[in-house]
Amino acid sequence: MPELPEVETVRRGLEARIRGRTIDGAAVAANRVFQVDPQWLRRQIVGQKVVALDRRGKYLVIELDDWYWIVHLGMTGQLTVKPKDASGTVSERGKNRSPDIAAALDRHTPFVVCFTTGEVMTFRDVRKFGRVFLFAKKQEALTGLFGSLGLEPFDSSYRLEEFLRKLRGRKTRIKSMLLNQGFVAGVGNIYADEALFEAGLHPARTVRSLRRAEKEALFRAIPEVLERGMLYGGTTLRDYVGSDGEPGQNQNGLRVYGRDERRCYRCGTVIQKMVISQRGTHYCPSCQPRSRKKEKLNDIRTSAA
DNA sequence: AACCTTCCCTGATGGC
DNA sequence: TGCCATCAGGGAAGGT
Repeated sequence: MPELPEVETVRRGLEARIRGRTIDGAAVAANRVFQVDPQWLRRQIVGQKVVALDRRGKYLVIELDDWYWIVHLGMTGQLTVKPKDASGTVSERGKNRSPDIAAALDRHTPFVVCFTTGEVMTFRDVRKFGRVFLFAKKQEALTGLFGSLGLEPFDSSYRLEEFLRKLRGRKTRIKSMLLNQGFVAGVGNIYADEALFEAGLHPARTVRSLRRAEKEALFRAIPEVLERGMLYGGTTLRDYVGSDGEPGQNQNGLRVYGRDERRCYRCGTVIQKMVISQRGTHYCPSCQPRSRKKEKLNDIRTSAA
């Protein structure tokens, strides 16, 4: 599922492929992913240049001359760019190529865009959990969409004091907290489990049961597992692909997610699976003890090893 | 306000 | 072979 590392991988890929390019034509199909009228969106983006590519949490921001074009990949969204044809045909300026690309639309493909330089960008989303927005730059509409998002893990604003402040007074379980985008933006089910493993915390622990050192460990673990995800080009379990259409490799580096019934790489204990917030939650019962008593025993074992 | 549950959506999978 | 139930989950909406 596209979480921060997957979205960031797509962002970087798009930066290399379409930044500075001008949209020559676009084709759109009615689809619930559109949060604005798709035909209106098409009219606004054609002729616009891609000025920059940004990301906030799991949202991808394609900055055009006059618009913020925002795409959330949801569960199965794929935003890919094909380089210009080997034939090297580049459209003449002003010639709208959308009739050519309209053929690529189908019930899982809400839009296709071509650039004056010949690249073709396609958005496909089988489960339709993705979202597409278009906001005029002049308005401050981004505040509405991003206003409730939490800390950005690789921003200078990601500071321990803020992290602790957001945890203050919370009574929910730490796994649920991590899934809340208002806490740390961009963490989803996979990296939540991975971060909790890295920090040695049982996912069912309540926020208020955590001691300061444990919160600090989590604060450090989050960027660590996200960074590893990006290093391997994201995690592909089924649908995720980068902007080049290629899957990521981080699924091979996961410590607990999807590894239930298998042995922990660190201690050999069998990884368990439970459900928290209606999400599959994977953990090592030995490395991530629920009680302090077990935790102490674990510390002794670790220091003895 | 915080927290939890339900729902959306469809392909893959397993049981019979 | 085919049919049906179940599962996966990000985030909005609705309820407590």
